[in-house]
Amino acid sequence: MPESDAPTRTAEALPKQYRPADHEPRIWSRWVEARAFEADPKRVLDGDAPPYCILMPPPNVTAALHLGHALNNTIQDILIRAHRMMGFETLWIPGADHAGIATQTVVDKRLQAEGKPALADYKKKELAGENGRDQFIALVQAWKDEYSAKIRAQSEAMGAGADWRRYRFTMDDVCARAVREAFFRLFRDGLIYRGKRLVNWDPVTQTALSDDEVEDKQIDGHFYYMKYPVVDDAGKETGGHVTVATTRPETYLGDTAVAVNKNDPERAAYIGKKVRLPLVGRVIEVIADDYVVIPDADSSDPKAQYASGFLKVTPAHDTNDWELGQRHSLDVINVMAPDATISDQHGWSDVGDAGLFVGLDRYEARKAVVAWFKENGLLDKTRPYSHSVGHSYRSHVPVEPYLSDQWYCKVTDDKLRGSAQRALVRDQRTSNSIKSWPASYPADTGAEGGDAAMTFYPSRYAKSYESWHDNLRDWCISRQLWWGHRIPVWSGSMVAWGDLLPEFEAKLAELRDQGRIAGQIGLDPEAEDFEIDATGSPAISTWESISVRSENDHEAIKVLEEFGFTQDPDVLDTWFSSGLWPLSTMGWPDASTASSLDPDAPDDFASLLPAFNPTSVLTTAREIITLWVSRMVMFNRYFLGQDDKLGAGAGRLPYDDVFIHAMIQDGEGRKMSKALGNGVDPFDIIASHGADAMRFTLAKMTTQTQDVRMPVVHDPDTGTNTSPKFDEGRNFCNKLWNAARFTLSMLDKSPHDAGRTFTPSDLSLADRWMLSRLETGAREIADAIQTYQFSSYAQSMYDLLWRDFCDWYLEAIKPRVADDPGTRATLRIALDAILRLLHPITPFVTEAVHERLRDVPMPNIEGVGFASTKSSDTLCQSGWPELDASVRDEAAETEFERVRSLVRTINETRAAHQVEPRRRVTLHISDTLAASVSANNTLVETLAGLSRITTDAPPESAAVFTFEAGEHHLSDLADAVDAGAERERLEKQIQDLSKSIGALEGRLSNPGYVDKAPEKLVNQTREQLEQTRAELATVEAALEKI
RNA sequence: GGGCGGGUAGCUCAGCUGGCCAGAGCGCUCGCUUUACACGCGAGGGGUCGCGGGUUCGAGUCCCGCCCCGCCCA
Repeated sequence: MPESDAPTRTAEALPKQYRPADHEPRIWSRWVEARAFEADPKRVLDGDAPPYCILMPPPNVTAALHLGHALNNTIQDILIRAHRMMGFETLWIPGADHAGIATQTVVDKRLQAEGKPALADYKKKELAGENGRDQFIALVQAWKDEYSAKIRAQSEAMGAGADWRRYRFTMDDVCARAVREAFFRLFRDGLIYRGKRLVNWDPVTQTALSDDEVEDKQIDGHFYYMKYPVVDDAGKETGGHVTVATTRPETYLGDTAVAVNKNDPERAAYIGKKVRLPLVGRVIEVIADDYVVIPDADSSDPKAQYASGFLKVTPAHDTNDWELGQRHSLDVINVMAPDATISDQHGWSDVGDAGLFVGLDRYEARKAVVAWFKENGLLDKTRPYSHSVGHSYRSHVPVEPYLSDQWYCKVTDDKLRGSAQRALVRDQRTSNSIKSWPASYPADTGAEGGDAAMTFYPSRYAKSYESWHDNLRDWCISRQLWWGHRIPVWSGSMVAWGDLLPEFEAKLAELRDQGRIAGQIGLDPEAEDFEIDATGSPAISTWESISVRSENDHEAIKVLEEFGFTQDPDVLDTWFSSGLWPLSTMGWPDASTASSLDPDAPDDFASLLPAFNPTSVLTTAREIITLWVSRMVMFNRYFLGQDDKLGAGAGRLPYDDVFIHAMIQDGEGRKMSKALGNGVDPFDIIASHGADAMRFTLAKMTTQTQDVRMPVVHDPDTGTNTSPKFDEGRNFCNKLWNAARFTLSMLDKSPHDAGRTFTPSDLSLADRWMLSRLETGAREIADAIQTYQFSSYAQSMYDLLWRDFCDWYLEAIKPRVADDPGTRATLRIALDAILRLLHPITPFVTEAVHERLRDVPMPNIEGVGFASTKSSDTLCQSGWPELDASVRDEAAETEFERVRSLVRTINETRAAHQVEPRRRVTLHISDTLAASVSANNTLVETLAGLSRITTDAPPESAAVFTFEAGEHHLSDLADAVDAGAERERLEKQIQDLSKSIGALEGRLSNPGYVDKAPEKLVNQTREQLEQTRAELATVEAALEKI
């Protein structure tokens, strides 16, 4: 309710409670209309403002945003808003990620759940030539449209002030152009190659998974001990056996060797002998390899306990066996189809009598193989065994190590891995990794934006970054999916073209010379027959794979397809396009093409990279360091190095800082997930508490640790999850609202003297103290923002607003504000400064308050100013508080602190006597205290609820208390003072004081302390002891009197 | 197995380079419709700082060992 009798300009009709829903949508529109979030790269290039840029990690379009996104968005928005107010030209580019396998699976599952034709059906259609691929992609596209709209609505609701005109989707035309160019260049440079490798194969989604997409699960399985008969050179069974131990009996069909450890005394003699695979009939050799574990029943290593000493080697179906096979040049026999059924159609020709297993699923085959071995006396035994098995993170079935053609990116090349390693700032490197660098590489320049500039916050994550690179393997970038960037490679053979070949060769050579295509032959760059077109001009006729640079180069594609070359059906790993995010969002490789591909975007692509790359900071979750952070560094440095003629890999960094934020868990320390039903939906919190409350709470939780817990409670009324944590944010916003209501009503009643300039030294103690606190607070906050300590930022604001401004400053000025223009000026400016300092965390409520406060003319106080910005239409665009060091007033802080401490002591005494808050009491103080606090009598009277302060002797009924070791009294506490309560209180005080004295005496009686501790500290302890003793004496004397 | 983080009040967390009686918010207890705010105000109770050693005049803070919890990598 408005208190003033007449409605006023600023404070009218402000409700007692801040209701976010009344303001948030309206304020969002105001920002948009004010074009507050729109960045202008020209201002940076013209030198009008320094750049500050963040690229939003694009959320997956698989689902709506969760609390982790809300946290990340909040952090970025805080940084962007703060820097905008500080005078930076700020750019925050939003977007979304197509998230290949995840989205395809989500859509497939939904179709299945709805009983509609799903992926499997569209695959059949495609095989039947009915264009199933395009139909399915259209469905995924519809899903994407739905969710990206939802995600954008959520982001806006939480106040994410991004430049939405520059929104990018990792599969839109601008991004596709970047992907195409990047792929082409890496292919041309020999850093993308086709390899036959074992991949983690998901037989359900029928796609290869990266190592990061495989989750280990503990499985209760068995060790099977299978006997293979030993044969002589003529192939005749000798009657002996070797017993191999395996958890995967069905793979015996693809065995191409048995291995033993040459240091195994019992079995080394078998090396060189031959065994025959039952049914299959294949004769394989017993080879020696140190990888084989020697059996030892007493060992603590379970492998040694279970080993038989003979290892069956199946290079096509086990990663360790693959490597072993490489070492010994063993045959690789794949016995499975892509759906993990046993098959003789994918590389297995010597089936022999094992045809009975063909067509069985891998687990059926396992049973059948075990049963057959058992029936024929070749199964020695079976033992239960718990072991870890990799599972697909999408379909959750065990992955199958599977031999297939895949495309690899040679990230182990120094131009990629090395440049990423050298990007790390020197302070954060460990000596180990520095040593691992090629000696030939030039010394670090330490130049900004180049080598040795990237800094992790918190710094410990630099270590994960480093060690990941140390153990890096080439990156499998192909995925057997439909939803994604199709691999721009056409494959085929030229052998059959006979007389026509020279004609085609000439066409291809022309296209190559124009930089429109590039070709490769062979597989792995490590292999001898590998050639890329840069070196292979005489051998165009042998090209097997050709990449076309632009998707619009229909001419080149036509030439290839005339040759019978066909485009690879696979798509690129989703991280390939995410890795290009810093480039694609800024229109790389070609600004004018980007503008034509996205006519809705501002036509300034050409200025973006020069103005804003390197970006200022990448803010992300830790699980993504390896998948994403590193790849952006590699790509940015590789391609911009080429563009800037510095050499591939020597280019700029994509960002200067990397901030890794904590992960939010539920109250029990579990990940929030749909499956567990413990997730909190940001929309629900915005509805119940408001966006600001959510943001404040999230910021306050963002400490430097890895995880933070948020107790989740289910609200049966709304059916949603929430957390009591958000009440803190809501209460805080409400506190600000009410402080503002009060301030505005004060300023309405008696406006300050506009145009007058105040000097801090002329202001009252409370005013000087408040300004000094603001100066300190602003410094703490700037420091917190600089070092990404959002929790301490929020905490500082909490203390500044609630503890300092509300609890003490507003209470202190109540009686005088009407008569003191200096106080009104301070009040006006202090609230404004608090609004500005707080705005990045809680933008809506601060803007809502500012809408009213801005009507009150801004006073001048020396040393208090605001940064200049390009506009001040809204608080959002206004300048950051700039408080001169001269505003800091330590004398005022000390003096005010003394008043606070006296008031607290009086309040304690009042509370002990249950004095009604409204009752005015009389304070009797000693002459000495009176002399030193007289200047602040009114302040003490106001804050402590006193009728007067006097040096008169107190009446008998007065309550006694000590302050600075002196004895003082309160009278008029009540009609009668409870002597019992008084005695109890004093006795407790005596107890506390005696305990302190004991501790202090103990410290001082320790000769080591007196001798070795700093003299200042010892003196301090002595003084304290003296004071405490005096206080004790006072209290004891007072107790006597009762 | 390697790496990282955590174990501080009933709960969620601060506590930087070792030094005032270890703090905050929530919850709890008591008192308050005090004319900005009950989403509030005042006061209070509550902690062997995971365990065991060590360094030091002094350790929640540094060192060593161990035990739990979580994450990442193999």
